[in-house]
Amino acid sequence: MTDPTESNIADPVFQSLRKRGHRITAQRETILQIFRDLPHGNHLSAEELHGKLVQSGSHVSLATTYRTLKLLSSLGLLRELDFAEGHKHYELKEDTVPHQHIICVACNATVEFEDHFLEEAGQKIGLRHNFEVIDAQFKIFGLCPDCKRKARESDFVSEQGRPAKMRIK
Amino acid sequence: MTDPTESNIADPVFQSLRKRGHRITAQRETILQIFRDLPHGNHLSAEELHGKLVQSGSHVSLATTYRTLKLLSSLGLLRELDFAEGHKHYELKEDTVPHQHIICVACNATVEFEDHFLEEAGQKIGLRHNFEVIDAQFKIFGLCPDCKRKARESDFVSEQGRPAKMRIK
DNA sequence: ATTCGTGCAAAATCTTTGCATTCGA
DNA sequence: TCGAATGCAAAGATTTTGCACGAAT
Repeated sequence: MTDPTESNIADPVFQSLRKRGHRITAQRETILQIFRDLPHGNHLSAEELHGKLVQSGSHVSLATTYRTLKLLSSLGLLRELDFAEGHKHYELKEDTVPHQHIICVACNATVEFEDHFLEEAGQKIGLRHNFEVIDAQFKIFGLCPDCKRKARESDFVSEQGRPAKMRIK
Repeated sequence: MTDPTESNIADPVFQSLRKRGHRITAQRETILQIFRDLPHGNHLSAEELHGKLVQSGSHVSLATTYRTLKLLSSLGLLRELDFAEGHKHYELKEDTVPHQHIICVACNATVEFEDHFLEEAGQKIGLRHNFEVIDAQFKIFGLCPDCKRKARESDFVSEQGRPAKMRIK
C-alpha cells in the first residue's frame, strides 16, 4: 500500500476511481483488499470493516471507512445491502454471480441464493418505468429454521393472551 | 378514541392486538387511523407519522410512535420498508395488493408496481430454505427519469469534492 | 503546487430505553 | 386492581461533517 505496483494500473476498481478523478490512497487499497479477501458471499458493515482494518494493523479511521464505502458504492463498485438491522452492509460487486438474500428477523442470519431471473426482472421493470437501474435487490424476511423452532417452543403461552415474552427482535 | 365503539371489536388490527395480549389505546387507534387515511400506496417514516400526529392535534410522543411501529410490524400488521435512506418507512399491510418498489437514489422518489409473481417467488424460495416467510421485498435502485437527465447534463467530476452540488443523496 | 483525502472530534440522525405516571382490561 | 402503555428525557447506535494537516497527482 505504500508501493503502488503495476497491478494497480490495470485494476478495474482503481481504473474506475481514476476515471472519475479520485485518488488511489493506501486506505482505499487496504479496504479493497479486505473485501477481496472476504470469503465468497460475505458482506461487511462499516463497523465490521473498520474492525478488520484496525485488527490488520492498518490505521484507517472510521470516518474514512464510511467515506470510502459511500464512494465505492456511488461508483457501483460495492453493493449496499440493507437488512433492516439499523445499519448497512456492503459487498464487492466484481466477480459476483447475481444473488439475493433471505434474512432471519430474529437472529439476523442471512442466506444467499443465486438467481439471474430476478436480476433481469429488475432491469426490465426499471426500464419499463424509465429508470436507469443501478441494482435490484430481492429480500425475503422470515424466521430461519432455528428461530422458527424456538418461537414455537415458547409460543404456547401467547395463545392464552399473555404478553409475548419473546418479541421478534 | 376515547369511545371504543363496537367497530373496534371487529377490527382485524385490534383483534390481532388483543389476541397477543396487547391493549387498545387511544394512541394506537390514532396511529392506525392515520395509516388508513393515507392515500393508497403511501408509506410513512416514524418522523413523518409523528408529524402527522402532532399536526392532527393528537399528543402521541415520538417514543410511542416508534414503539407502536415496531409492535405493529412484529405482528405483521405493518410492512417495514427500508429504502436505504437511513430510516425506515411503514405501510399498512391490510387491503394491499402485493407490490414492490423502485427507488431513485438521487431524489428518493419511489414508484410502486404490482406483482404477485414476486410475492409467490418469495414464498417458494423461502420455503425451499426452510424459512417461515414474513415478507418478500423486491427493490430496484436507480435514477428516475428526472435525475437521469440532470445527471447527464452536469456530468460532474468528483463526488466528494467541493463542486459536487449534486451529490447522490 | 494544487487540491483531494484523512484523522479527529463534534454534531447530526435515527432509534431505544429507564423510570415515574397513567390507563386499559 | 395490576400490569401494560405512555411521556419525557437521557442514552445508544449509526453516520456525517468542519477543519487542519498530510498525501497523491
